[in-house]
Amino acid sequence: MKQSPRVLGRPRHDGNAKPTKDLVLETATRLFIKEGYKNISMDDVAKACNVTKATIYYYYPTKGELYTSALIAMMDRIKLSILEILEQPIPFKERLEQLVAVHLSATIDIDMKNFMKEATINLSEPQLKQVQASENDMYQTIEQTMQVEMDNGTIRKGNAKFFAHNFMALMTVGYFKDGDGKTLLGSVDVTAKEVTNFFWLSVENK
Amino acid sequence: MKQSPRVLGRPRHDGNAKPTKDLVLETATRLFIKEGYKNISMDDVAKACNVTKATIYYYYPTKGELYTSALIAMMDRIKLSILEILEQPIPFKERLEQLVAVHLSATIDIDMKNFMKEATINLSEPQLKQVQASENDMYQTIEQTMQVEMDNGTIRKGNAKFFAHNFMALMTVGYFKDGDGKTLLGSVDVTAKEVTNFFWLSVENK
Amino acid sequence: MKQSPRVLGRPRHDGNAKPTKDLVLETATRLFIKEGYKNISMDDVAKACNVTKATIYYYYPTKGELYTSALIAMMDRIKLSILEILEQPIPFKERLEQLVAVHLSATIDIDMKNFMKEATINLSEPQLKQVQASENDMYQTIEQTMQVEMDNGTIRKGNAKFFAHNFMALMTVGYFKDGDGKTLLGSVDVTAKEVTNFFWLSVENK
Amino acid sequence: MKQSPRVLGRPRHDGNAKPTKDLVLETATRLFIKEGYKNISMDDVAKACNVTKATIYYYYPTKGELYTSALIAMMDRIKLSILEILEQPIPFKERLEQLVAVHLSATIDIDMKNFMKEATINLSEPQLKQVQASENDMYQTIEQTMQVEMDNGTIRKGNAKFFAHNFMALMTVGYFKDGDGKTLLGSVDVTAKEVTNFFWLSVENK
DNA sequence: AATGAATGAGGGTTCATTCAT
DNA sequence: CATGAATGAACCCTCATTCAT
Repeated sequence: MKQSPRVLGRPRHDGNAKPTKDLVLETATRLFIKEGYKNISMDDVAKACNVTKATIYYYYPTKGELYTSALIAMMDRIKLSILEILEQPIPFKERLEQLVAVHLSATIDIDMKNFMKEATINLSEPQLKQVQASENDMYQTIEQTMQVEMDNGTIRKGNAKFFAHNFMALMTVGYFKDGDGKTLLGSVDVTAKEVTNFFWLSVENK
Repeated sequence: MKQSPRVLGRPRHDGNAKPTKDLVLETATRLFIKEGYKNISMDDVAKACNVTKATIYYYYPTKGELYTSALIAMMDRIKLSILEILEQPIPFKERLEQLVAVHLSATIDIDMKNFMKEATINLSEPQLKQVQASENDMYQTIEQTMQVEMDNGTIRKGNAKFFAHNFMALMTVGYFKDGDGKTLLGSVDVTAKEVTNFFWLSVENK
Repeated sequence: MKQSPRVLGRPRHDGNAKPTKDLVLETATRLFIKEGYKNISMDDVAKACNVTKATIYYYYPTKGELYTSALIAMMDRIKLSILEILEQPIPFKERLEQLVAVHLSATIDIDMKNFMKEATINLSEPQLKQVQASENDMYQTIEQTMQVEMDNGTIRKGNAKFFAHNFMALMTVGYFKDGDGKTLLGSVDVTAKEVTNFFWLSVENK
Repeated sequence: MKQSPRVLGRPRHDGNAKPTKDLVLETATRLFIKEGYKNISMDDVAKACNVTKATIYYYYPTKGELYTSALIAMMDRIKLSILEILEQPIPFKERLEQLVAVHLSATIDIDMKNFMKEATINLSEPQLKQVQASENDMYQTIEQTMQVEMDNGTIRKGNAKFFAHNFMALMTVGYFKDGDGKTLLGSVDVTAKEVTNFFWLSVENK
């Protein structure tokens, strides 16, 4: 309850400390990703940030708003990391492989479907729209690259958005763990190779 | 609001009515699938069954137990429906196509990953183990058929479990709806064909 | 929940089995003594008797009635055991010592005050009256013997009821256990001797 | 029924009002002493304090914790009041008499045995340990004085802790009320004298 | 004589949110 | 900018009691 009583008033700004608003967003994002919307309370976020609940509300007017911001921030970061990888001047297949490897390494299991489901249930219409736009952006990043490679002739012609979703879906298989905590294919590198290969067999231009 | 006030005590038994325990399980399964564990309260289940919360507890000692039973029942039903389809004496690819079509038609979006995540967070160790066993059973049903078709030479040699998971993952793409509620590929039939085809290109024995 | 489904209808009466009504009363008494009124539910009693709750209600119309009967039965038994001991043709002090020893040996800590408090709070007026009458009966048994011994000149003249209560109060000290579960004076026999002696010093006719 | 609807948020601070946390503890102590753990709900405490249940939980994380705090606070107060009386420079017997008188005047029937029983049944291990420590402290206060008076030769040599418990036990007899609400010996003063005298006859150094 | 099924009224606890300071 | 104190609604679960069979 009553932990380390903080002093009243504005705390002196610790030069290299993150602004509170960012700290809250990052912490919330991490927690929401791990446990989902309903399993994380505003108190949980506050405790993890070592601030009070009221502080959270100072920056984010409702839990829904915080979740919305968290999802958008997350998707934005993912989009950027995808872009960075896809822009490299190496063969497409290798880039895809890297994409899988990087995401599987990030320990946290990014489950888009789940986030969107929780958003649909718990957010307001406008909030949901924002999140959907972000999700769309993210997928488009891959989609556009798919399109480019189709035009290149690297992969066969097809529905680029469908390809993008399929790729992401196959990637989630890499996250799977059975009752004993074992993944399907072992190491991240092997998994990345196998997943990419499976995808590649479907899309390559023979 | 106050709907059909029920009397205390044992109700006169309506011969052709479903046993309450089954009604509860079916209703709970439906609700949990749609909204998830935390978003559905025991009261929600009770109201949907038109009984009181106490009745639910008469049959299922805790919410976790109800969720466990619901998941297991669901996975069991899915497993049976999969089996039924896969046992037909028609070409493997056609059977897969049917599998996709049937599941996409079931309106409810079966999201295994999400169920397992909620189970991990909210269930007790023994409950979780039960659910995991059920999930495993379900995947094995597909896996075994994959294995048979590999041995047949219908599809290329590979990790059957990996193939099974990939197939299910690709199937979920069919569920995807964008902000306007549109699926990626239109009608269920077209989607089923495209999804199966995408999978097939990866696994066929060329 | 669903344990060993019993057959419907009246069970054949197992010759040497206790009538259910008695079984219920004895079980309830034991449970109420150990854990108190509020900590024991009708379900607890039913389970401990291996019958259903409805059976309990068949014999005892309310929980209060069951508690009332249980307390009265207990006090009656105690009264009889007291009588038996006090009627022996041995010196009074030795009889008192036996009284303490016998009750301390009964493992269960008979806490009259507590029973009466719970009765006051939870029982109806008429039920409470019954219990109080029983308690009074019990004390009177000791009181009367005290009176006889006063008239005999074995103990000093005084308020016999007060003496009786004091004796019972001192007896409860023998039950005391500290945080490590140790009694104040060690073995039951030593305790019985010391307690009686303490009482005796106050009442003996010098 | 609906009394003074309170507003949300932090209330304007009424300078001379008791801090809520203290109010809660005092109220809870009073209620628990009168009716016991299970007979008092968190709602009862809240209503008696004219705050909501959530406020109680703001200060005390569980009912068990509140009970623990209440018992400890009570025993502490009793210990202090005992100390104050026993430290006076008047004959020991008179101090004991005052002790009885003061406690019998306090209307509330302090029943240690009962509190400890409820604690044993309802509290967690660590909570129980705390309460037991407090109880021990309280008894030690009397015990130490007994020891001093033994060394003084005022009372006979014996087990000081046993004496202390006997004294407290005899004190409880003063609380006894029969079915008609009458005490055994009439006025508080007479009772105090008689009880002390009974004890004294056992312990005086002749 | 005994059961199985159901209820309504709480009881403990959590949580998003509010607001004076 | 941030806090501490408080609320009301909801949530999971328990329990005494009822009644058709």
